[in-house]
Amino acid sequence: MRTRRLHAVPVPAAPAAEPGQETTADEPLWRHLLGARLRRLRTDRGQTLTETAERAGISPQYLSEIERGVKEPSSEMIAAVAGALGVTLLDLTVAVARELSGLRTTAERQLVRNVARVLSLAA
Amino acid sequence: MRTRRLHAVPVPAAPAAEPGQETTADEPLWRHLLGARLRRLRTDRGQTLTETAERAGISPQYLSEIERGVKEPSSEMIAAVAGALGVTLLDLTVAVARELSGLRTTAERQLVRNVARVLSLAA
DNA sequence: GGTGAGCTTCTGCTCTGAGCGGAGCACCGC
DNA sequence: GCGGTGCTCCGCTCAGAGCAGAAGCTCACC
Repeated sequence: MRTRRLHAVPVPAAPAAEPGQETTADEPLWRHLLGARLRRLRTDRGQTLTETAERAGISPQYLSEIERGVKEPSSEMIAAVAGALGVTLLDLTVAVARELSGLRTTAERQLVRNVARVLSLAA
Repeated sequence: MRTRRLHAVPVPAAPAAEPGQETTADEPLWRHLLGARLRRLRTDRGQTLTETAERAGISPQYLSEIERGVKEPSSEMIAAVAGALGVTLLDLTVAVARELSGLRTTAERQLVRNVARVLSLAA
């Protein structure tokens, strides 16, 4: 797990967002989404950590860490693992975007339900 | 610029790609595409490196490096800079996917033109 | 021409964390 | 019980993340 850095990342100040543009501060992190996608692809293909890691030229331990979002892979590593799984960076970014899009839609539905619930209690 | 690692990333062996699934070995790297997108967003908003970096809680020098794809930002850094620019990870991954999609389409068009040229020379 | 301001990039440094080898753990079949 | 397989834990080395100071670049003003 990533430990706290000496130079910790502070919460950014409220950005001068353009009108109509919303900021979301509670998205999952890139490495978690990416890792989950990579593991899904691998297991769907019935491959072991060892097989895929060998193809990518990395250790199975490290691939496990990447998939679990424990380690931050470099861009070259992402490309190597993608290559080993027979996918592209385009495939991965599309999949992550879809995942995030689904999460946002789910969150919005929950919000609407919660607001309706609060309004019915106030009535 | 990233120097060569002690544990260099070897070219992965040919993956057991599923039929119909293509492998592309010449895509740009994630950090280059991401960085370009972040710079585009920042300059479109008329913000300086210093302003955005302050909002994100990082140094202007480092933001410059991220934008130029010289350094590999962690997932938290990506989130911090996105927040400072008033965008989300979803926005970024969608933009990167679109960029890659456009590159692939352009490459395919070039390939078709080149094949046609070779055929006309052979005739 | 020179000067100053603002912005970005270069350089060199510290120390964090990427990447990995050995070991541990869980599960399965014999 | 055993051995085999697949994955995770643990501790380590050193590559590179992140940054401060300096340098480079552009523009406006005198």
